[in-house]
Amino acid sequence: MASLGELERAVMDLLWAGQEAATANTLRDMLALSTAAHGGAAGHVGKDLAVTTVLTVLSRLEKKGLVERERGTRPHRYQAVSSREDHTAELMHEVLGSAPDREAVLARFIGSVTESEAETLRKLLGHS
Amino acid sequence: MASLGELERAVMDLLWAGQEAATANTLRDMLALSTAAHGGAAGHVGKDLAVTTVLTVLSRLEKKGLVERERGTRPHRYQAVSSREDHTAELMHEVLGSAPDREAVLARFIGSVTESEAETLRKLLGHS
DNA sequence: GCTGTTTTCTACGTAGCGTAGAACATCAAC
DNA sequence: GTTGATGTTCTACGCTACGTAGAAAACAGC
Repeated sequence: MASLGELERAVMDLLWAGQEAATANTLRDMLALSTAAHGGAAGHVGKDLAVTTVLTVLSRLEKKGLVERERGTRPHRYQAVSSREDHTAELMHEVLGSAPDREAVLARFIGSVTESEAETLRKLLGHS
Repeated sequence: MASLGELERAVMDLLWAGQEAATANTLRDMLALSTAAHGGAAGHVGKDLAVTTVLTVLSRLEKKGLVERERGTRPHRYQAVSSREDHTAELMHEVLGSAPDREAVLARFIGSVTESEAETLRKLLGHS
């Protein structure tokens, strides 16, 4: 119950990046700017969207429980409900839970984790 | 690049459950039978589908790389490309990789893992 | 070559998402 | 208190994924 479209994802990325709540207009501008800044593939060039488009997406994200809006202020301000890390971890749990044998899945999962990540995990689990 | 519909999921579950490759007809029958056997919610009652429906789904699953078919035998036989555990673990990695700070995600992830799972992980990570 | 079985082609209904105009609400200034 | 600017909701259209399956084509045995 939580797969995002491309634009939804882009908006969430912005909300997750900035700690402050943002307005639809701000987001619209940010989306327009988020162009070929990360010198990778020549893919999506700065989207120049209508504000209503951003608002629609924000509404949908709100319905999905990913975004919260302050209705008091006139230009409503939007922010992510949970951090990207929390959200991602939650998703991982969801995926993990989709299989009957969770431990077997974990075994495979650990099998293909980088060494530095394994190290992190050891620390977190406190090698009893 | 891997989200399954309800029926696609049901078919994969059958393929993952049985180790042998199955034909579309067999799967069709299995789907018809997979009714309120697991005494849970009174949800989906044994789907009685047309074989073509199953074949369509199998084709789509094949295109997604989840299913392999033996084209030699006349009733083609289908099987899962990878085990459910492998697939699920792969999905988890995909989700994990979708965040910039993987280690932070892992931290949250570990935070809400059951004790028995934590134990499993410790064993798997054990000796450096 | 005909018949029954299996596979492919084509297609329709529904739903999610990108997209945005039209209509409505709100507020500040006059 | 009417007007205009600004912001929000409603409605809608095109596209793609998926559930669903009939029609048509390929095949295999008689």
